[in-house]
Amino acid sequence: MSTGGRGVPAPPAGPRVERAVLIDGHSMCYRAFYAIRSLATSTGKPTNAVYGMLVMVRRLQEELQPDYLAVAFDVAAPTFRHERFEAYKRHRKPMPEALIEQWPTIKELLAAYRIPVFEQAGFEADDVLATMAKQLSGGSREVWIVTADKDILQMVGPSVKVYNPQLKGAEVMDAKAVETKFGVEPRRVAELLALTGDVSDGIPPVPGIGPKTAVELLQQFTSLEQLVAHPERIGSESVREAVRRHAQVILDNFALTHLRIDVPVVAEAERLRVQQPDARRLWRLCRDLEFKSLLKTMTVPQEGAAVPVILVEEDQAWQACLDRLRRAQAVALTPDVIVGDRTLVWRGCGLSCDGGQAWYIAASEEPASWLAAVLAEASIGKILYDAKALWHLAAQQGWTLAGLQCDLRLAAYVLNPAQGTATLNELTMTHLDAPAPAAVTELETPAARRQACGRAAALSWRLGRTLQEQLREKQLDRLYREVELPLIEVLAQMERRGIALDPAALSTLAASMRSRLTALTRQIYEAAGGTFNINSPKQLAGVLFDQLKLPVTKRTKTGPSTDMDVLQKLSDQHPLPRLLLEYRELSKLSSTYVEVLPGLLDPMTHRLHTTFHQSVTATGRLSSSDPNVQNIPIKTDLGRQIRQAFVAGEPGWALLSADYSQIELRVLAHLSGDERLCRAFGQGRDIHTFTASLIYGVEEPQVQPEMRNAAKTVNFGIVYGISAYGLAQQLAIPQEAAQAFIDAYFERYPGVRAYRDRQIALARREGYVTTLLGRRRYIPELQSADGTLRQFGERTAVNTPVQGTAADLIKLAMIRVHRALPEAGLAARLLLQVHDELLFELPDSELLRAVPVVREAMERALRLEVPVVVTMKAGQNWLEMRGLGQAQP
DNA sequence: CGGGAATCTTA
DNA sequence: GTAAGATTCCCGT
Repeated sequence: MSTGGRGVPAPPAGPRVERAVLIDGHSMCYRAFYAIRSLATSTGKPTNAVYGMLVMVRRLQEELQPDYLAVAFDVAAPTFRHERFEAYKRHRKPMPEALIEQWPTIKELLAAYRIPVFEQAGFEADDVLATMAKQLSGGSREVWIVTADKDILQMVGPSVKVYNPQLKGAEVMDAKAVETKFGVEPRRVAELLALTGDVSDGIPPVPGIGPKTAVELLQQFTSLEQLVAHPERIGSESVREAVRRHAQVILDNFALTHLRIDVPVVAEAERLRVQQPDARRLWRLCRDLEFKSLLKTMTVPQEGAAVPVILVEEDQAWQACLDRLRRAQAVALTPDVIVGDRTLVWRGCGLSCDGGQAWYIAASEEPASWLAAVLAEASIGKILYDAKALWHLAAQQGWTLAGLQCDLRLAAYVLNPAQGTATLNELTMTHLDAPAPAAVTELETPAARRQACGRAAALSWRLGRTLQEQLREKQLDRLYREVELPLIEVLAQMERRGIALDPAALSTLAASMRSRLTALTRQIYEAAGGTFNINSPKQLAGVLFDQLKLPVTKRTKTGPSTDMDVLQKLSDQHPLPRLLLEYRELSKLSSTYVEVLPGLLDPMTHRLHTTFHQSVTATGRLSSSDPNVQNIPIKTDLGRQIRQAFVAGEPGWALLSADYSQIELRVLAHLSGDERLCRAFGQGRDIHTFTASLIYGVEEPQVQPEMRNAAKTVNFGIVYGISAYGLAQQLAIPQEAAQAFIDAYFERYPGVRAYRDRQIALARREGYVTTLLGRRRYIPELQSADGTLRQFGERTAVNTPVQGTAADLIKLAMIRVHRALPEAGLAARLLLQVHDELLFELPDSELLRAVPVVREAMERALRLEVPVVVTMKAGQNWLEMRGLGQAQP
């Protein structure tokens, strides 16, 4: 290695000079901690200092190409400086908790890099560095000390330099640089700092002595002892007085700035010699710290990559596979299928019983009955990634799937819902020390594909073990086994069944909407004085605010906003905004629902088959897509018409809708235990009217509709984690007025206020909040340095338990009702879930019998401190429904 | 063609 | 102020 290749000026020519780099760990960690304001894992553990240290180590390796490397740290114990000076303690702020936490990880990082760490009780990193520099420098070795600290400059000499990494480049201080910058030679820097003070290091300045005077004094006197012993020799009267008066400060300062080179450490060069990092340890560390971009640049440790995959092709292999399966506690299966447009081809299946070896069973070789029998056998526990997908595949083949032990995707979701859906690839990367399974693509040879599929089965088996263990550790396994796993089949059946759509109803609607849109387009161009793309917010803003000079009331990130709020405000100033509002409503409804839904009908079943997602939302709710059946319009008359097209699928059948009444507020009442709120629900009151009477201070009969509406908005706001800003926005009132509403609310519902404060404190302390069933959401935002993000975290801490508990409740209800209906001998079946509503299809003749079954299953899914009330309606379609049962007028 | 932003639909 | 998904435009690849 030639020194000339280094990224810094080469030392003088001559015999090869080896370079020892000594890092001030304390200084560098502090710097990283404050430079990178926030970096944390998905569960909120701070990682900024570790990351900064990692980047620094890599950079120093690159730039300085050291032959020797070490890091020195302070030890938490008091140093000789503390013992000597009380004031020293007081100047130094305690280390932030978020930095202390990272200390062990930083040590682990250095261990992975095989960089030795030096520290000595009673001494600071500075002293350790000074001592080490003394021991290592000289001969054919130079020492570079890496720090932002000024004290250490006193060690600079012919073979000692100080390297201060800056944002861009670095400041390299040799003896000449020190003299230029400070006006004294390096060995006198400690004296200089004693005279001028060093605020960043807690060294008090000496009144009356500035940098210039200090340099002059050091030129005149050979030492500080000389200076304080003979102040009479000082020319300037004021400086003379300053030295006399503050002699003790000067000497005390010197004791602080003067570094010790007699620390009992032994920096033996060979121990410091740079080694190859422990790649595996480093990789794991980066993985656990979620340094994703860094991970991509690293090679994955190959251990565990090789999985023997046996192709089951002849009788002997069959026999071995079967034998193994009989003894297995659980089997991981990875289906190998080609999913085409409405076609599906089984190519085979990967299978593993122990995570060590795997089989690949080609469909051509496999008697279908064999795999079908394995899938149907409940006593063979299955480990799968996306069990619902396999359930659908099985159903398509006429097979059944039983004995589901673990759905890896779901397990990972329950462990950390805020992460959303994890791919098998990601799970392998995150939880196993193995490279991710290769993507199974069409381009691969059959042999490679079979290998990949088998390997995925083995990795799945290993993942099953570790994820289930983690679920138990976090006490999430009941939620997982008793709610999420049983729900899979309920959802699968809902998806497979689909919901009937009346295309005729939609085409009528479509025709009238199209003609109305054409007319509106013409009117809009007329009012605007020219044509433009109405669907382009940018072009629309140009028309409204540049051409027509209408006032801008709201901005987006990229320009003036043209949203509904804005258009409504502008609608009395110009005819265009009103036209735009109608255009927007129509084009939304038509392009999202009316024109699209008929095309999504399954040609075989003539029904609409949504996909419910069980591992997407951060709160535990379901989501729905392709199409989304959870946002079918209801709020406007026109939009509501679309619901007419959702119909009962057979003659003599009807739709039944069952709706939890005010479920989130009831959950809030239960979780908070607020006495007044609980009592109100217990007495069956209209909660918005009740709240209005409380915050306006009038009797319930005196509550006007506007008052009830405002109270309704406040009630919703509370559940969302309310802010004065948000409520003001929603109610279009000043923020002060909104704050008054909030204050009045909490005044009347003190239990709710206490609950809110409790949740926020809990989330801060534990890093997460939980629902009634223990579902956990980490809120790393609360650790952020960004105040806005932290406030978001606070709202999340309030909202998630409420929304999530309601989600827990309806999931339980779905499982119960799914079992209860057939048990009651009913053909009624669940079709859709819309967060607080379940939609069923059933024969008209069953209506009266089904209602109490559904009600019981839903209302008693969880026992709350307040009544859980379900309202039910039935009809031929999702629009025209009549109320049923006790809760209806 | 993919991704982000804006907008709008729901609970 | 919470939680989602779909459509459209528009910019970059």
